[in-house]
Amino acid sequence: MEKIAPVRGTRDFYPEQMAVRNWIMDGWRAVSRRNGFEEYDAPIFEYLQLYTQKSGEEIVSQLFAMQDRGGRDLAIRPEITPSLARMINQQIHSLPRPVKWFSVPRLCRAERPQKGRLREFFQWNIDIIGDDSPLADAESIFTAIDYLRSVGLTSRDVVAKISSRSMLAAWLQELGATPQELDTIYALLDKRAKLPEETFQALAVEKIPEAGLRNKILELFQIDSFEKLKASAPPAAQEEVARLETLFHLLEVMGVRDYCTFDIHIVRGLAYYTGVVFEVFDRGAELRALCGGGRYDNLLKVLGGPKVSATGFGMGDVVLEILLREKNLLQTAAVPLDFYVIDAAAELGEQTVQTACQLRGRGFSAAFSYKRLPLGKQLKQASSQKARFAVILGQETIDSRQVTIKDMASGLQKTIALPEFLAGPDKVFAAGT
RNA sequence: GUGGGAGUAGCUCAGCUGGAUAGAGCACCAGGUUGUGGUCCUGGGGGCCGCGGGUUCGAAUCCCGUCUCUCACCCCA
Repeated sequence: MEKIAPVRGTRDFYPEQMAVRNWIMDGWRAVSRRNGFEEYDAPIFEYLQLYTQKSGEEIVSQLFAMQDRGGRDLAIRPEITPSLARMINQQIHSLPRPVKWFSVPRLCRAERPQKGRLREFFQWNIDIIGDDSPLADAESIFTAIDYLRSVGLTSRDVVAKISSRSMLAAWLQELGATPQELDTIYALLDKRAKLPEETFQALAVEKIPEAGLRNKILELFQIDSFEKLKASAPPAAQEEVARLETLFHLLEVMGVRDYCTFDIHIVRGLAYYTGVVFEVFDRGAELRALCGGGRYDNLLKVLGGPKVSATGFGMGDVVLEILLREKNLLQTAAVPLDFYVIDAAAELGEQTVQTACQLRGRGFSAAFSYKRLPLGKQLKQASSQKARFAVILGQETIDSRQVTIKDMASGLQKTIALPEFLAGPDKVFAAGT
């Protein structure tokens, strides 16, 4: 028979990788909860229309679509925000606002895999729905940074680049751009940091043929600090600039201002974002964005609900893991074995199994050998299974119901009565005993 | 979808310009060691050399195709 390979762009999670994944996700969940978010989930597939209605028909080539036996067009979820919007819309009138929810969905996208991008991955999402104040945006950004900080990434390692689409829109229209031109200009802006200056200029000429408007826009693109932005903003954009200023002030109050910077280049692709947008990068700018998000005040309406404002972000596991590995900050959620129970005499085999199971019944993890082996071999197994203690049943068990407990790290051992051990398995090596 | 690089043991790789039963380290299994593990020593299992075709007396090695991985472009919700 032929060996079947894993599907392109997918990963197998052997226990070692699974421990890493669990550690990352445990961190996401813990930080979500301490910031006041509740967990939700949605189906792993949805009607294809949920995505086309939000993103247009082009999206179909970038996701895994299928038909069920009834001919319904379905798709494996490439993101969870549309599902969230669907769920919120269904209960919009009974949910207390703001809704603060998070999820850690498994997502699939039919893209060509490359560094930091796979076809199947996990993405931490948090969203705040039903509040349009800068406080909600600030708390969203804070939550992302709160996690990154919790795993040891400092403001020298990562940076949250923040801008505002509504601010840009107001400013660009003041300069003479039409609302229809905005998306083109956003795409151009998005390219600026990625292209050589010459190529960029050529692209600018192509996208904005009219020289007067183009020059004014290119001048706007030159703004590289919030101070300059504030100083040169036209009256029509002042209100949005003030919102950004409030946001930066709140991030200062929250204690994460050093992680944040204004960057006019952040526009977030062809997304549904309407206001504040942000992306978190490694300071070395070697990797793709770690995290991206912003305000999307129209999505619920686009998906058949009322106009309700929302803000949030997504953080994928792939780039995050690469960066944490590079910075030597990766840990694992591996669970150590508490006890490895050993029989030093053949006739104690059943009692060994019984003792292990009694330990399990008291909430400890315990293992034993399936094969009758010499004591040395069993200790070797205890060692390779990373047991903290070995519990040896031997002649002393037969003679006087005593067992020997060996601390595998120090090699120290004590012999005590079996009932006493079972009464407090974790107390044998506690201080003072 | 477009282009570059790479495919030899579970992993990391060696195998020079074609030459005999394809190797090393790590990992795994067993023994040395029937009441004391990690170290050490010895042995063992494991390979259609990605796949298909071609050149040749002879191909892991050269040529063509194909698949997969990877990096970049497009895109990036």
